[in-house]
Amino acid sequence: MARIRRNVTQDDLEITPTIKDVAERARVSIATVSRVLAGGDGVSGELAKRVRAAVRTLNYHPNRNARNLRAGKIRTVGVVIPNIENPFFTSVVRGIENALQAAGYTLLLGDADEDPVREQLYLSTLRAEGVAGIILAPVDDKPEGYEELLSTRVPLVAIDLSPGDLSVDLVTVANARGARAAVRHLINLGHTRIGLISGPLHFSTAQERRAGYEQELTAAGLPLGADLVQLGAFREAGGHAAMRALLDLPEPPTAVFVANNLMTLGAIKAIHERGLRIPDDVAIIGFDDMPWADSLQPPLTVVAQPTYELGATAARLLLARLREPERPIRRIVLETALVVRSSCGAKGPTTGP
Amino acid sequence: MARIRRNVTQDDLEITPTIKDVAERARVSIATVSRVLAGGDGVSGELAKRVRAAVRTLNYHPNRNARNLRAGKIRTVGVVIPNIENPFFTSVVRGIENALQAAGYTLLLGDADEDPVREQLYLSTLRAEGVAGIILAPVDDKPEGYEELLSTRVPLVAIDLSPGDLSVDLVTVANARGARAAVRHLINLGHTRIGLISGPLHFSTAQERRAGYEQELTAAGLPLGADLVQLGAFREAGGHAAMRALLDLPEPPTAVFVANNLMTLGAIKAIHERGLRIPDDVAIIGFDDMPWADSLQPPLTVVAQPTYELGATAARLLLARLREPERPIRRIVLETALVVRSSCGAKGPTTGP
DNA sequence: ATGAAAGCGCTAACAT
DNA sequence: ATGTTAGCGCTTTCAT
Repeated sequence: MARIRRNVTQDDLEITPTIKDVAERARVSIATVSRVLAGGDGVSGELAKRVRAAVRTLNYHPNRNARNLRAGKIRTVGVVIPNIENPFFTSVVRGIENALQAAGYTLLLGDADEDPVREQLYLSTLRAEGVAGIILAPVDDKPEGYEELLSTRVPLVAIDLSPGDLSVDLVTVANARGARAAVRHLINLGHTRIGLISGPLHFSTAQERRAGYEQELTAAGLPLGADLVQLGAFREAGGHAAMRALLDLPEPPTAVFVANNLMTLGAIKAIHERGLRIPDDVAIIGFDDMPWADSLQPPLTVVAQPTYELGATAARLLLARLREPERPIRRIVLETALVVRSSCGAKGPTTGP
Repeated sequence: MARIRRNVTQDDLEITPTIKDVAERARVSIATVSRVLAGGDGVSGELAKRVRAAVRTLNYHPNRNARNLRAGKIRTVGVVIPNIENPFFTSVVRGIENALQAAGYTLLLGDADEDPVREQLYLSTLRAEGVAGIILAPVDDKPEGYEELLSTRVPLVAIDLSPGDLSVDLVTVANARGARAAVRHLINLGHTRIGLISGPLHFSTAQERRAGYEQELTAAGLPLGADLVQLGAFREAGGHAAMRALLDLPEPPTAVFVANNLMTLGAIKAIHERGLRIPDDVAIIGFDDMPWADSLQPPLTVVAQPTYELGATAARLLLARLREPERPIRRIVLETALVVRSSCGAKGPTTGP
């Protein structure tokens, strides 16, 4: 391994140069190189210049592993999402990414593919990898599996929901308030028979959205029909089946609020399959915006979550905890926004009674 | 969880345990621990057992940095895509991810957000990070910027297109053949005035798709009208503008082939805005499938790219090159598939004349 | 201002 | 079968 070389030989181009190579070439010690790389404090201009020249000719990049090993810390954070094909999460990731990048951190992304096992696998890989912290949008809302993670005291922030209501930093949206806005929009448009397609109720988000739906109905003096609430998995198929059930009712709803983006897609399909028109026969409003929501026919009215902000906020929360590990746990709740397009028949935002 | 312990102190829980801690606890040398971790060859069952017990109680995870540093290599590969919100790429990423995970590699994902500058930034971060290799779906089809990357000899495989036709491992699809299948479907349905909404022609993919369109028209003895071909950026807005231009023609096409998923969305919107119906007034067929393509109204007929396979293949190509750096450059071309839904008015796959 | 040297946690070659 | 030890590339005292 003792490579005796004079100048830049063929080898140098093949082998990744180390700090030692740079030091030799600049005729200084490796300590000096390190100092220049760190910012150059306490190094004479002369030497600094030689070092920088050597770095350039050798095309030297510090070995991040060695650096991290030595420094005992890592500028990488792990992000685990349930489903990379759900635009909600990709947009969240973009938000995280930008905030993190600005702070000099790199992002390691894992897609659990809706599988709790894969999620756990990623989580432990990430820990083995020694990431500085983890941002997690949980696949499931059960505390098991997450408890152990928490006990390791890895800086962790949850997005969307805190599994089993565990005590972690959390960024979420005002689900109930968003749901109320959706239902209110429908009521303002004159609907009195409003259906709900909800996600599984062990998800706190599903619960909150249903609560909002019920609150708004009650506030308007409208009755709550148990038959008007259909549950399904937070997937397209779930929305499809739920909508069919609603349409099969002796007296179907004239409007439906769907509590998740993918389910909304399924619901729309079910409506079209029946040869019904939106919004004339059934008005529909979704939760979560999608990039193509206004390419749907008709363009979809939704309660939009501030996805990008959700991600950026989570990243900032993590960064803050990294800086100050003992700071109190925080829960940040972001507001939703009603985006009126035409699937409810309204021309613009409606105003209350 | 109520483990009454003397040996494991408070500190042990706070500090991440190292191989040394495990060794002490198991009363063996660190070498023995390392051996057990590596598979346990040449270690007596007795000691191996003690080591495993210690690993478990301490919840020990090997430090990946140290491992990589020592091994001189890294089991991480970087992936850079142009746009994480485009379902084409997310699906590709899923394919990459699964193939890589099976081989014990972790994935570092960068989203260039359609910005060549950000893409370069990611590329150099990745190199500094010392990734084993890079999988790149280029933002642009110009060789500048990529040439330098290539010269560093990082194992690299391109997806979708090879920028500026640089000589790298590449996985792509049979664009021309896919385009021909699309146009043939339209011709079989009786259309003779078929428009094309194409991407910028400096993209090889756009060129190939246009070539396929022209070939098929010619093969069917149909004339090529220059006015029937509209160019636009590979985005929704591009498709929207192009479709409007087509519709503004004195004699608009009765069917349109759109060469990219996002553009198709824009095109559909333009058609609806004009109050036209699909497929009665205008038939439309897209390139690239989308998860929600059959939630569109009407469900969209497309030429689907095997996105997941595209990713998986790219990963395998990279893995192969990692194993054998000097192997000849490969280009793998995957076939597309016609997915008939109802936006062209067909009930099922059409057969040729 | 500069350099020598001690590790960070791990693996593998070398002893025993 | 087990332990001892020499680094991997880097940062950071501690000398000079």
